[in-house]
Amino acid sequence: MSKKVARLGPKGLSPQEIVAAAVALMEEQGEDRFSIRKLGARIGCDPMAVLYHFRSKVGLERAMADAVNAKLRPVDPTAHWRTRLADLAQQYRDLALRYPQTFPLLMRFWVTGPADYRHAEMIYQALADAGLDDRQMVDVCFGFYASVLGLAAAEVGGLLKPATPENIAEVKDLSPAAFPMTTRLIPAFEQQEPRRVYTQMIEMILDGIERALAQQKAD
Amino acid sequence: MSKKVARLGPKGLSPQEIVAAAVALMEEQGEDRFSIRKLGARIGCDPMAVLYHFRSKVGLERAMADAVNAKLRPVDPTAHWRTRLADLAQQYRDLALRYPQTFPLLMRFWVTGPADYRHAEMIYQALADAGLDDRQMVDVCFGFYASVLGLAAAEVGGLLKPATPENIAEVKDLSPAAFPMTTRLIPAFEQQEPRRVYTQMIEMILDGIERALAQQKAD
DNA sequence: ATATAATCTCTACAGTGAAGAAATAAAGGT
DNA sequence: ACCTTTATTTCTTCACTGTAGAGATTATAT
Repeated sequence: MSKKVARLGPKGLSPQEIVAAAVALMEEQGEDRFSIRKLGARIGCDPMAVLYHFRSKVGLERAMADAVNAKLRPVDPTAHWRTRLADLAQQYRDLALRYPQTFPLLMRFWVTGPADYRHAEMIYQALADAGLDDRQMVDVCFGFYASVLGLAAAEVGGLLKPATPENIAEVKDLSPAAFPMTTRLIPAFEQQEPRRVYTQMIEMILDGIERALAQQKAD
Repeated sequence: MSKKVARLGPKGLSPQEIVAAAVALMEEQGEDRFSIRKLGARIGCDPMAVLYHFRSKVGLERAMADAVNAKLRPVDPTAHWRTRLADLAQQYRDLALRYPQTFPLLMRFWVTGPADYRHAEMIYQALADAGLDDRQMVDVCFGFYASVLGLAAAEVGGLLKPATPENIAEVKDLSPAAFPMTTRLIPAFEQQEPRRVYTQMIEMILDGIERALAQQKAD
């Protein structure tokens, strides 16, 4: 087994630059208009060259997910564990809003590469400082991560946005007898604010963690 | 504008049957091997016939997502609100495990169709019984839904599974100085149980909701 | 029976990811 | 200097994709 030594070829294509261009293209075109051929044209090389570096389109997508993931910055380790986790959650939200087309890739692969270990370590640190035991730390870390990604994906998917007039019209067509709550909540639908929904839910999850702590101490 | 009256054509293709076949095919082949042509071959009609019924592949996928979503059964309205929400969450988990290939479509469209209104109404009912005010009900409903889908997607994505020997080897290669927690938690990684992670996280979220209630009453 | 509208099929097209062979260029040893 | 080895990049080709557009077919209502 010979080690493949990274080396710049005649075109000087570095995987990182390819990935950066790929993410940019993905954001411009959206997932189903993104193609390796267009990417090749964009960076001025044969499409097969990029496939050489990533073995397959899926391989490239993995790398793209990791590249986006790696943009998270470390949280302040001296801050309270709650604010650290809240900060992380907000960063994921920002990431999703900044790379709406690429972000869903994070949920296609879930664990994308080396960057993930850094983030997980931060979460573990926070949960350890909170006082969770080892098993709970792992459980909560993965659960927290999955929930946060779900929320962020919902945000870019438009679920958290205030209801459109069409939505409202649709809800008004529902039978009030069968949907008493839904019809009653119409005014609230119009006043939704994505950021508020997101933040409140994160706070609730953090509250849940705190409660688990209290119960643990009671034992 | 003339209304299009549903009617059975010569082939007797009903949209529902097409969707059912599509979901089955998706589960067999996976997302990237799924194609309209294969679906046409499967149900014995020209591929264009299915496109006629759904206008585009995306239209079909929407319908598939809604069909899977519609498989949720109503929760017992006499049960405690917490058990109702926990029941719903478990149903989403079961759904994801039963239709692992199709489930991600729910997060591609987020709101899929009429079935969603029924589920949302159940959540609103539960949250109303819990005692949340209108604005919080809407916020928490969407937040809860997004978190649950995130958790369920993580489950089918393999994030919640116990670490494989390869994972462990990878973690052992990390520097213990830079990753003290991650390396220390190796034994816990091996003992992960998807169901436990999922359930515990749901309980924590429900705890968070309860805490919001308590705070609300204190005002 | 005829008009009308809903269903379904056929053909054609532009575009896709990838396998495989060939070309090109860099690095290292002699 | 040359040559070998290995890493890049290109080219050709293939099977396959979604869908636009035109036409054929069939059911229903008048």
